[in-house]
Amino acid sequence: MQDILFGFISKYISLTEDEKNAILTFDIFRSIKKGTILLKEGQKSQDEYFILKGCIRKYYIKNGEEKTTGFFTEMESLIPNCIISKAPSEYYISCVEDTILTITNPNMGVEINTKFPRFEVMCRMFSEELLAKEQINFDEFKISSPEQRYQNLLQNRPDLIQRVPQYQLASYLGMKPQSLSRLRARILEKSKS
Amino acid sequence: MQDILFGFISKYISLTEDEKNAILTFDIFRSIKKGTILLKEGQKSQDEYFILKGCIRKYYIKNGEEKTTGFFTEMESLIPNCIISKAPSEYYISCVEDTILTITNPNMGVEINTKFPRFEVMCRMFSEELLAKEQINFDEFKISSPEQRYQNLLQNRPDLIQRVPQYQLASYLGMKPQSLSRLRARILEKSKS
DNA sequence: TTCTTTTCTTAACTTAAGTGAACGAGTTAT
DNA sequence: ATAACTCGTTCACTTAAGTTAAGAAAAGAA
Repeated sequence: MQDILFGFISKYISLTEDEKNAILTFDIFRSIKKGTILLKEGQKSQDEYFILKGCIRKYYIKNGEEKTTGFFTEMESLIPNCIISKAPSEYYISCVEDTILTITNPNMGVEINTKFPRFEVMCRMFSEELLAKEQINFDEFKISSPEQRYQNLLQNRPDLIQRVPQYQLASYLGMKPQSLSRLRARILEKSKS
Repeated sequence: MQDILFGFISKYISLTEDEKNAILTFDIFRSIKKGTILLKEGQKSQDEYFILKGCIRKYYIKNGEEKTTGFFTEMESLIPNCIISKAPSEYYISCVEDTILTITNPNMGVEINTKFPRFEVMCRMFSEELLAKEQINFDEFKISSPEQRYQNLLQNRPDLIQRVPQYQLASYLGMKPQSLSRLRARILEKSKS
């Protein structure tokens, strides 16, 4: 489990044994049951998540409807907005599957960064990379039709379509479940002829 | 001009005179004419932009059509994706208005970060903040209808609607210019009755 | 100014997404 | 085993966005 985490970090900087031990000082690994809600609207949590195995989901509830805006799977991390904005969370986070993840908080980051300044560099790189990915995803979403978005998802994250309920995928793609269902039927029809 | 830049930086860390001078060592301020293209699809530029005055626009060209995905105005910065991905740019950047901005590159960052490690902290904070904003914007886009998106824009960036051509706004809102025009007429009609 | 080009609007028609309701398959609970 | 729920699909209908085309309005160039 630790190897997964350190393998991930090694993409950015190489850690010494000292540094690894400093991280392991904290008790960060958690095993969470499917369906568990990690964060609720209105809460002011400090928890940051990094997924080792499984899948978590970010969603809003607007006029009684769930609106899913993100899925996070193996080797992805989710830093809830409420940490940075210092305001109550506007969304929920829950586990789509049984999930193994790390739960960390900014204070631990500060502590480690003070001892090992190279960590700061890694955090910056990581954050920049996430930002770049997020921008590209957003751009692609904007310039695509709902059908193209579904096709893109098929290309880029085919696993999601298997492991996630379709009504959650629908709002992730910016449409209603019925529309997604119809759209899928339409695509199937096309591919036949 | 420098004051605008340093005022912006002071939101993150307070700079000493030494640090300010280190920044001014580089010749970073530029005045750009409306319509100038700063980055083209296929180029591998290292330039990062921070807008002091004016407005620049990020857009793709897909089957001959411009698809605008971002506007950047006073006190906003644009770090082209091609810097982080190290691949040729997939989009264009051009000036919507006569614009004053700083042009920097990662090498300058490295140089300054080496001399003044506190800079690294600022970069990380800045990057995290941008990421948080981008995520919220993306979420809001996903969970909104085209009409709601336009209303949101009216609320959050009313200036854009004034200073940017409507056909560029349209793709920024994920629709065709004709639809935006119609939608505006619809809203006007509603507000009358 | 006048001419040209760009941008915005309108309209008629097509296509796709939203809505509300019903049905069936699969799950969970009792 | 049966009832209750959840989830996905389908259908008929409504609403809004895409498309194509034409013309008005505004901006820019000569």
